[in-house]
Amino acid sequence: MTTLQIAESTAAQACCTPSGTPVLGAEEAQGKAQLFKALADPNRLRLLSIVKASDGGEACVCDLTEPLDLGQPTVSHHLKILVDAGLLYREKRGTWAYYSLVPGALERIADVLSAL
Amino acid sequence: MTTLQIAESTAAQACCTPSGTPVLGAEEAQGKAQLFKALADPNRLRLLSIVKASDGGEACVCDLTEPLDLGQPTVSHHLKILVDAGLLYREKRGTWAYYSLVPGALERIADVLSAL
DNA sequence: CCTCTATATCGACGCCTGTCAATATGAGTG
DNA sequence: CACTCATATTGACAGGCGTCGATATAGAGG
Repeated sequence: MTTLQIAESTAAQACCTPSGTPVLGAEEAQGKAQLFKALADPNRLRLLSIVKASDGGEACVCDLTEPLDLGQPTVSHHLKILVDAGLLYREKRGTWAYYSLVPGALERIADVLSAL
Repeated sequence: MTTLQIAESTAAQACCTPSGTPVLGAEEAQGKAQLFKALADPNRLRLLSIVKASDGGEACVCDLTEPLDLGQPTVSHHLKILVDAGLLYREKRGTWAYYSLVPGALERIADVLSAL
């Protein structure tokens, strides 16, 4: 389960629980914070931007290493974080791994923001 | 200048510079990442939520220490980060410091997201 | 099977950050 | 001025995170 899904499910749960305070609970805050943590790195933001602007909406690791001026293991590490957060989709075709934006993921994070 | 203002001004600058890649530049990414860093902590998200839900849209530090179960210096530290990011407004009246949401700040961050 | 290439994982290192205790600042009050 | 209370700042510590080099995995082609 991705972080984005967790953030949304805990929010839904909170809206139906009669519990204490009407403000953001500790567990929901934890999940949503992890979502923003995925965005809280300049290189990850650039990765999202490049993938979004790429032809066909997808890019492989080899296309991403050079513009960021980072080592390949580091790029793979950032991509994994974005995939785990539910922002990127990973599809392996042959030797290459293609990453694409999960449709609507960014918009859903924007919704999380306004629902604070 | 707040981080939010920096993030927006660098974005505006980027839209008019004829420079290289059409994707997110390094400095813009840096500024926007710092904005998300301010949101990438569960206690800061809860602070925003409590302030937003507070009566009159403002709360003082003494109201925020208990629900978060954190020490007063820690809460002040988080509040400072949110103020520096341009998300909270600080007004000192007498001995108390009242914090309120900067109008439209969250929405503008949502815009930053969709403009990635 | 062997090699080559693309990607992922591991281990280590340094930096950043969240937290607290202690202290400083500063406004109100007697 | 002395005292108190609310808040901010400082210094220190532990844990998390970004980065890299080295290594593992896995698919393609001879």
